Amino acid sequence: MAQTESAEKSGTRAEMREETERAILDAAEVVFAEAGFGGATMQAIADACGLPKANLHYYFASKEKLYRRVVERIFMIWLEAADSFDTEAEPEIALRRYIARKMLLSRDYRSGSKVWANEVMHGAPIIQDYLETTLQAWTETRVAVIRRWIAEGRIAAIDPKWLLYMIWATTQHYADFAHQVETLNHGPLTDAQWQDATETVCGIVLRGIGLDPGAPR
Amino acid sequence: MAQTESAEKSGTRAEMREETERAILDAAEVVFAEAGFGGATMQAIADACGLPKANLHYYFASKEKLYRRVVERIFMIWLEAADSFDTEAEPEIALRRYIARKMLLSRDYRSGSKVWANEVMHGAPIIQDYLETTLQAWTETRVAVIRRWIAEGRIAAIDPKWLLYMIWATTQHYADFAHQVETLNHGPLTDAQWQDATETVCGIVLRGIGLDPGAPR
DNA sequence: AGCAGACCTGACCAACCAGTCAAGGTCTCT
DNA sequence: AGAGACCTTGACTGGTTGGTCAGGTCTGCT
Repeated sequence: MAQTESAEKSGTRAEMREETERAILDAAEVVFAEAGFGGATMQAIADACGLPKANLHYYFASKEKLYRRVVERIFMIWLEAADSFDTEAEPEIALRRYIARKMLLSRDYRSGSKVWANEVMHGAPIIQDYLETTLQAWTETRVAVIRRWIAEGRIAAIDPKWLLYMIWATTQHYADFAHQVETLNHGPLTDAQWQDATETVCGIVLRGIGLDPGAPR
Repeated sequence: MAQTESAEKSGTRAEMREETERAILDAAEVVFAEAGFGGATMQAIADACGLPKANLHYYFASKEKLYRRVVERIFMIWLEAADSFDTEAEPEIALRRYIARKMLLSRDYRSGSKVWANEVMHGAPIIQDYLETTLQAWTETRVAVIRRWIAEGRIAAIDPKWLLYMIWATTQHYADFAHQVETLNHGPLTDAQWQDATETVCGIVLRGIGLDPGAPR
């Protein structure tokens, strides 16, 4: 009978498998984000991607393994974006680009950000090793760069950690606390508001550490 | 014999009741913060305050009612702190005091902050009305004050909402993401670090909106 | 002392959940 | 065409959870 009723056209066996796994991961990400690990049920995830529950267990051995994959995927996306913090560029450019990139992530990967926040908030039982290795390493290189800027007298003398936390916190707020933001805003942020918020965050951060934000955009 | 083996000396009936309720709420706050609503179990809360599970249901009819009380208590504490944003004071003073107060909250009420973050992140199913009434009203008065400062040319022209979000996000980060902060810091923040972080946040925010942060402290 | 009502709790239950399984369907390769 | 691997799924299960309840204990009052 033609093909599976999935909206995707059937490809090779491996392609089909990958597609199904991605569909499950997408659904799981949303459900985990909305309900947390404990509150999420395999049935809810199954419903969200229109598959029988037993089928989920064919692709992912357990709820925890599925969750781990979801978190790992988020972390990879975050890492990729983190590379936009160019250690070679001028401070204004590097910080501006990084903040803008993180704001985009908050807009486009809201669920993912929430899952990550949830995980860390609950003590990172699954991804503690990532915090201690990859994230630690990434942070250290950036801290070193910021220290260099300070030594060169280009920015104010502050502990780079507090600056990084401020950027992480502020940008992720727009994803993790989206519900609160949208309630106070009487609706989702418009494109113009996203742009304005991004520009304002860049402006406060740059001016805040003694840089000239320069012309917006 | 003497009295109940609780560490508290027995008082009147009403006092005893209040004390027990508070003990349950304290334990529940920690458990809800660590596991989320779905992941928390009444048994875990009971264990955390050394009471039989059935006893919890004597004081709080259901898990949801207990959770609601926990969240309401947090919100009250937050509201109280929010009053330190003195609408009459100079911008430097008002903002400095508010940021410092919120940093203290993050240090002293970590679990509470996490519960609140969890609740909002999951779409605020329990406290949506607070967001729409009390929080909305509080925010509007502060936005008005900040707008006045802008009109008077005292601070840079920015949308006050983004500034408030930045302050909320940054200060709460030290509670909600405490695990990540402490992992990167190889241990809890020292008193000196808390002070330095607070000062840095104040400095960046104030300078960021065109104010002179003045002398630390 | 004695009693009424507040307080406490072990044992229990119905609902729900992650995970299993066996039986049947489908695809690919020869 | 046929074999065998791969995929799908309804029905089931063992364990856990929120919540109940009957019967007990304690407290304050007369």
